[in-house]
Amino acid sequence: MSSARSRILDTATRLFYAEGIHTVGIDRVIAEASVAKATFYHHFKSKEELVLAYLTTEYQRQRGVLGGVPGAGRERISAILTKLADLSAGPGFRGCPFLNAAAEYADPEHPVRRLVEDYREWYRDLMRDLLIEADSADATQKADLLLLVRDGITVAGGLGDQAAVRAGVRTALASV
Amino acid sequence: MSSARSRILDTATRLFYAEGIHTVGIDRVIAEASVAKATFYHHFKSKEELVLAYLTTEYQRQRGVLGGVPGAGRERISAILTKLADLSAGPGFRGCPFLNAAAEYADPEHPVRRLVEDYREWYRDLMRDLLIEADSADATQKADLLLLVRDGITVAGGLGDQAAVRAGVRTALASV
DNA sequence: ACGATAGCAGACAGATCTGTCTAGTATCAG
DNA sequence: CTGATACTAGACAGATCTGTCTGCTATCGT
Repeated sequence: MSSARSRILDTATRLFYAEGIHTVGIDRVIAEASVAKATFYHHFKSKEELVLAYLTTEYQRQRGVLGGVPGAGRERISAILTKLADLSAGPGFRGCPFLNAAAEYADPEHPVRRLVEDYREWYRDLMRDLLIEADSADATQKADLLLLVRDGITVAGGLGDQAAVRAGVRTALASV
Repeated sequence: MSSARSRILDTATRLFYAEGIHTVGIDRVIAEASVAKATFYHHFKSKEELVLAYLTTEYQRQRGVLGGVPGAGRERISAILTKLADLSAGPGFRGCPFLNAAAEYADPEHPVRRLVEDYREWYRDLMRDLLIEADSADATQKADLLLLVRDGITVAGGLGDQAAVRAGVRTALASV
């Protein structure tokens, strides 16, 4: 992996997440990544390709983080929820990058939105599998709930509302 | 209320909600509202003032819609959740305008973010009052949960995920 | 009658955004 | 050595964005 490319992607990840995608221009990414403009366009066809690269790596990273949480069945669900709550209380937390991106891309057919869809489906499936593993009744419906609570935790956490985050975790844990 | 002003505000509301705030330019609002540029700047000092007018009227409208739901105590909470679920299944639904706006305004001190805060606090207080009215134990914590579920319902609804919306309503109703 | 207000059309300035292009340097594989 | 690749700096084009300004018309309260 080229050093310039990863510097661009790291900078874009930091800026897009912290400030939003449409508000951050290519020039800004280029300047803060300390690369030449031609170098940027050598590695990425367009800004949109950079946005997709940002969300794709974020997709893989998040799957790594939550997929790496140890345990099985209910215990693993519990650990994942705790992890989520911890992250959402962290200093730089500004909500779920996918939900934030979805708010900026209104067209449901847009590749960005498809990635958001993919991530949520991955999470829902993970929850359902863990529920089935725990011999839970109504695993499908409970997985839907756990997905909605995940959405809520990231939203509330991004807005600095830790009370709502705690309430979400509590209810989710009680309901599985 | 001047006709041009309300035409501007109606157009801005439609476009900002459907396509996002940063992606819609002033020129577009002006063109679709069929007003002159000078007329726009006669009524609004800047785009930001228009954005705040959009969210402020939306704030009042939403309070009117949910505040107008009849009933008391648990029944009223139930009716409000049903209303929310119905709205989120509607054709033009693209999530909560406040949460969408918050995703575009990263600075928590920004007036837009303060409005989002206000709306969520209003909703949380409404829920807490209704819970107290229903002699619910832990009204405060349950109100936090109902707020988080509201966030989740609007997010899931905006993404077209009706299964999650239904799961959220179900759980919220069961938990109060 | 007259001044204030609201409205129109559209040019303009200045900034900013994406993307292209020129021109040159450094590295490295064959 | 040579050619391909990665990189640098920065000018440039073309679009778009916000906001100002000029000039004109219509309405309405006093």
